[in-house]
Amino acid sequence: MSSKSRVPTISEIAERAGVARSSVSRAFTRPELLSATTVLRIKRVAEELGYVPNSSARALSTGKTGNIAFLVPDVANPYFPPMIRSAQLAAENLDYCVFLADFEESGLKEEKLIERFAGKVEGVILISSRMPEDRLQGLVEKIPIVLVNRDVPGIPRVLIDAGSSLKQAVRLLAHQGHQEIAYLSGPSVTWTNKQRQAAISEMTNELGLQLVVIPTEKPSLESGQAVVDQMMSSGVTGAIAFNDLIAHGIMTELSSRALGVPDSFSIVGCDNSISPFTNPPLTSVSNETTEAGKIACEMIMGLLGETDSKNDQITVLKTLLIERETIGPPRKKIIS
Amino acid sequence: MSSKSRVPTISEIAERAGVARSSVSRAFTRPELLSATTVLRIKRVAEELGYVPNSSARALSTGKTGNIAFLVPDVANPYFPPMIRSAQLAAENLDYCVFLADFEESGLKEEKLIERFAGKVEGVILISSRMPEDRLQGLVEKIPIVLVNRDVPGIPRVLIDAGSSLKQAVRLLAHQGHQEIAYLSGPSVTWTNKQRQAAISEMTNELGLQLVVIPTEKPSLESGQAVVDQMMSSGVTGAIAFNDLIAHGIMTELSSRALGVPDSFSIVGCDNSISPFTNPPLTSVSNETTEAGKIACEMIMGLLGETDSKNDQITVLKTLLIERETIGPPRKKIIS
DNA sequence: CCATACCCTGCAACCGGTTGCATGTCAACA
DNA sequence: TGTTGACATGCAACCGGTTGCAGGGTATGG
Repeated sequence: MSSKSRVPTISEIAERAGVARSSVSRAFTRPELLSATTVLRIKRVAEELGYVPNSSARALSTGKTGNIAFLVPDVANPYFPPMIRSAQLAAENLDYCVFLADFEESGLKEEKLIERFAGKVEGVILISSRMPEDRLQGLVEKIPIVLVNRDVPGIPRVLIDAGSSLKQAVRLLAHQGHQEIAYLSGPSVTWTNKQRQAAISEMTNELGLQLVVIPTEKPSLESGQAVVDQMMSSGVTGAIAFNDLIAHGIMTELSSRALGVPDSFSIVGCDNSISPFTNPPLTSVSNETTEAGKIACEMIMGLLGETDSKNDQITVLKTLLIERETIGPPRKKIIS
Repeated sequence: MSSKSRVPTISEIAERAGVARSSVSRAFTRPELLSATTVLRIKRVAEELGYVPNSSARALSTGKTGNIAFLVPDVANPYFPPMIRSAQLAAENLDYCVFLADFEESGLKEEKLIERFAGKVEGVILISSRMPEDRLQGLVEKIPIVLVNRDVPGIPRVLIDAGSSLKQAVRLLAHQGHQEIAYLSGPSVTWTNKQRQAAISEMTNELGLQLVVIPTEKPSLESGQAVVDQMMSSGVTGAIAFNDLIAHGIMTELSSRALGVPDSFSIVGCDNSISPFTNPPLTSVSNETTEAGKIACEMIMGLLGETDSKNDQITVLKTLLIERETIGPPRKKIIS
């Protein structure tokens, strides 16, 4: 970097200020150990020379990097950015910097990334982790971990429980007269999907509805569009989708076949990400992702302080069904 | 971290393998300097003991952290995530890790963040920077910087030029018969806003249309809703918004007043972020944010290699007007 | 059989902070 | 006036790698 001006080190500051290197160090980290005048003098010289402490050196001797990592399955999925944002803000308030990485819905990639971050960070927040449980268990021995939307005993975690809201959605559909509904499932390995499916299944059983589970390839718009054929031929009159993206894919495809929502078909999304924007506005489950990010961040910070914490704390966040305009009575079947 | 298993250092590996510390180091960084058998032996021992090189130590002696920072005005704004994603992926392929931070549309915060990252990263990518030009000029002396959507001579930058597409939008509105249109402007200090406004203004002049510029507080949904009164009372029959969020805010507010789009009002968004999802689907300008992120990342990597590069490279990306369903003929004014 | 060169490995200094311990100073108190 | 202790500062080791240089060993050529 020939063009970049070199930053001075404590040695230079020490020399210029006529003190020992250790005093310079202390002026910044533990000023109460020095006389006020000395601190002032050192800080003045430092300011003058544009001194910035070298964080690698500091990290090396203290063992603390002041960084954490935040891993998500897909940055571009609108579900995650608010969570990323709140976690990052929370970290920043505690003088931590956050690495962000996208593991592209792959447990393998996720593991590789964690390995790469090991040593650079003090802890890792995993969102909707795809890693097998035993790998996670192994990992947690090596580095502090907090999970979001993944339920592994022994690892601190924050869970967003959409179950009760989804049950309410099922009730709503039943109330409108639907007898057979579909669940467009998400990534099958995820806790989120299992939990959502279980809740829906439980409620359809209770109410005596028929439930058809239709898997999607990815929780994306395109995957939603792709399963419409299968869904319609299954004979259902309404559906609940794993997330808003899938639900919207279905709405798009339905509309291109001149099938209106909710007149011809009822649909419910989940996550409340793009649902206020869809046409018509999608009934969806709102969850406190912002809160979840913040809590996850606070949890990991808690872990860093304690030498040996009870590692089984768990926070469950509630959700809310936002009723908009995509639920109506079932259409009379024309072809039985 | 009493519960965390300590990671071994090169010294321990060296001892176990019966070689010098330097050989262990070389086995990982420059294996061609050692005999194949020695490398193998060292790597076996390292594997056995679960050795992971300490990146702080490495960074300290080499001066390279292997990190870059990515600063955005608002993570939750759907415009940015695709860009973040592509940049992060590109960085990862080059074995770099990326810090993400949100400067909340504030130039001051932006500057503070850069300061915090200084020393932790080798370079910084600033998206839609709000910092004054002279501060940027000063900064670039200290650390490699790449700008996205900000045009400062002497600093490498990638610009997304929505101008031609917005001019086309104006033409479209004129063609439908609109005489007076509004531009709902974005953050006034941003290059993006200036550039968009200039293009629109130029074209309205050329076509003899009346242009009303209405500032918004933030490029958000709420700000869009907030300016509808002002906009409607200005007498315009159509509008172009700084981004999709503002446009959608307006659509929402309009619809709550029983004013339909495009029957009662025509509107065009920008960024193509949520426009496919709106009701009705919003005509908007699509820009290659994904490409921009990737290019910015490659640019910064280029900067790191060279000792003294020509620091004035500039990449301009083109955009496309996506016509959907929010432009129609102007409504006849009932009250003049 | 000796000189030359090359290959492999070790030694030790260095990167830039942090921190336990020792030393020196000075005020307070007996 | 001597003792004690608090306070301020310096010394030097340490964190865990990297790297220039030197030296030993072996192969090659004369």
